[in-house]
Amino acid sequence: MRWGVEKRLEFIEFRLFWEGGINRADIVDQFSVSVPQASKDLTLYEEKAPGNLIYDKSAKLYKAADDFKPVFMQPSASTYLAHLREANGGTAGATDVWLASAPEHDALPIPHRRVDAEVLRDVLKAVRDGRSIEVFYQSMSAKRPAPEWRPVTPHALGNDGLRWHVRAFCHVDHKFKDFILSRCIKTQKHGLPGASASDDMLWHDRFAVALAPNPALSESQQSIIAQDYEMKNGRAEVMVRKAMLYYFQKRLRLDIADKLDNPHEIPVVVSNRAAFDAALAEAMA
Amino acid sequence: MRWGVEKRLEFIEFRLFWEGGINRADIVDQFSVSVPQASKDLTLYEEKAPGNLIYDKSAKLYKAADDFKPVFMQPSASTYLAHLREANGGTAGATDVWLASAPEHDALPIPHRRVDAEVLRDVLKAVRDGRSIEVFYQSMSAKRPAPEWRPVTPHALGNDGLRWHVRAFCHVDHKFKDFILSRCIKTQKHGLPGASASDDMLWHDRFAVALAPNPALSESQQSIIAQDYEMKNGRAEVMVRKAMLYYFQKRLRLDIADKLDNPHEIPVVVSNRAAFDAALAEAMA
DNA sequence: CGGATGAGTATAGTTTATATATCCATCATC
DNA sequence: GATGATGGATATATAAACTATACTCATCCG
Repeated sequence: MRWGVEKRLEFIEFRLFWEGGINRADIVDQFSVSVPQASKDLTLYEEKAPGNLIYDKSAKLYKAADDFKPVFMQPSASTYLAHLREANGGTAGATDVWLASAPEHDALPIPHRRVDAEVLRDVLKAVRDGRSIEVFYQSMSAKRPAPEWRPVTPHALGNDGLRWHVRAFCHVDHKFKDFILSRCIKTQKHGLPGASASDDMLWHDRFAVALAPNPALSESQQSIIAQDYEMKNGRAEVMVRKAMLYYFQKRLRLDIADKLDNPHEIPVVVSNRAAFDAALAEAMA
Repeated sequence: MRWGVEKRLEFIEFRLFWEGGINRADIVDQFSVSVPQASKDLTLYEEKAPGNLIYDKSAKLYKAADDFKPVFMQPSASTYLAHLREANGGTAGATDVWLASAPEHDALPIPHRRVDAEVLRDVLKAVRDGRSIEVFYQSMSAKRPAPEWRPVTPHALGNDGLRWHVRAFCHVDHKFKDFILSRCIKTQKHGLPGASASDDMLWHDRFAVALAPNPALSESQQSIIAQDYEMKNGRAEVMVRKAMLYYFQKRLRLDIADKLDNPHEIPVVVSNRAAFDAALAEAMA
C-alpha cells in the first residue's frame, strides 16, 4: 500500500476514534483527493478493518462501531493532546492538524521572544560539524549589559520546560554553559572547537532524584500520590542530568514546596535532599 | 500536484534547510517510494525551486545553496523544535519525525501518570454532545481520600504547562472546577448537563496581566527584558483566563519572585499586583 | 412533495509510481 | 591505477492510484 493511502486510512481511524465520526468531505478537505477517491478510501478501510465502520444514514456520518478496534494507529491521549496544542497554534506546522471538532481549549500563555530560524540552523550546523560558532548573545549577567559576540562550541539542546537553550562550551569563560536560544541574536564564523562534547560532565552525568509524597499531606493523599507517580515503597526515582537539576527544582517548585505552597499543590518533595543539594551545588559551581 | 508529492517536496526542503543535505535514500526511507521515484522527486524539486539544490559529488549529498529560498514551507524554529521533541519520544505519533541527524538533546523529565485514551475519548464526547458524564475521580482534597464517582458537565480542556485538565461543572459541588485528566480513572453514563459552557464566567473572562521587568535587575538588564518581551513603555500585557491565573502565577513563579529567587532568574514581575491579586482571589473563591 | 445533501459506482483517461535494467561519476582500497 | 562499492540519472514497460464526469439512490428538511 502506498504511503499516501496508508496516511488516509490512519486519518479515518483517528477521526473515528477521537471525534466519533467521519465523512467523505473530511477526507477531501484534508488530503485534496477527489470525492470518488474518498469513497474508495472508506470502502478500503472497511475491508482492512472489518466491522469498525458503521454508516449512520440519519447523521450522514460514518461512526465508530461499539467494538471498534484500531488497526492503523495506537490511540494515545498524548497524541491527541499534541494535535490539540497544534490546533491552538502552538507549534505551527510541525504536524497536519487532524482535528475537526476540537473542544474549546487553552494553554497557559508563555510570553517570550521568538527563536530565529537562521540562528538555530547555524547552531545546529556547528553541533553536527563539531565546530565552534560565534554568537551575538544577550547575557543577563550584570557584567555584560549589552549583547556581545562570543565564540562557543555547542553540542546539545536542552529544554527546561519553558524554553530551549544550547549547551555549549564558552570560549570566554572556559566552561560549559547554557545559552537561551531566544537570546542568540545572530551568528557568524564557524571555527575550531574549544572542547569536545564528551568533556561536558555535567551534561552527561545524571543524578537520581528520589521523590516522595509531600509529608504535609494526609496519609490517604500520600498514598494517592504514590500511585500517581508509580512509586515503590513510597519513593520514585527520576534520573536528571546534573546540568538540568537546577531547572528541575525550579519547575517542580521543589525548592519552596515546604515553605510557601499549600501542601496539596505540591504533591512531591525530594527525599534525598542532602545528596540533591550537593549535586546541585556541584552543577552550579 | 498530489498531496503525497507535495509532502515529499516539503520534506526535501525541510532537510535541506535544517540538516543541510538530503539524498535519495532519505526519501525512500521516509515515504517508502522506489529509488527512481526519489530521483524524480529531486528533479521535480529542482524544477519547482530552481537554484536551491546543489549536488555535492564528494559528499554524495544534495546540499542547500547559499541563496536557498524555501518555497514549500516557512522555516520556523518552533517547528523544528517540535520535531525534536517528537524525536525524543515526547508525544509519540502525532507527527512523522523528519529528523535524521538530530543533535543530542533532552527535555526536563516531568514525572506523571498517563492519561487514559478511553477516558479522554469519553470526556470529549460529552463536551461535543453538551452532556454530563460520570468520572471516577481521585481528588486531592482531604475530604475525599478514595476515588469517587462524580457527575460533571465538561466543556473545555486546559493545559497548565505541566498537565492537562478538564474544565467542568461539578454536579456535587455545584460549581465549575478543573479536573486533572490523569486523575480520571474511568468514566460511565452520559446524562443531562448540569450547566451550560457559557455559564463558566471564570473560563471566559480574561484578566490583563501587566508584566514589567524585575525592578531588582540593573537598568541595562531591565531594558533587555523589555526587548525580550516586546514591551512598550516597560510593560507587556498578557491576557490570561481567570480560570488560568493561578497556574500562570505558579508556573512563572510570580508569587515568590521577589522573595526567594535570584533576581536574574526571574525576569518579570506583575506590575498591576493589586488588581492581579483581586482577580486571583475572585477566581479562587 | 420537491430540493438539497451525501453516498456509491461506472467509465475513460491521466498521473504517479514500480520494477528492472543500464550507465556514469566518485571515492576508498588494495 | 585497476577494482568494487556507493549513489545518482535515465529509459522502458507495466501497474496502481487518482481525476473528472456522469448517473443513481437514500435521507432529511422545509
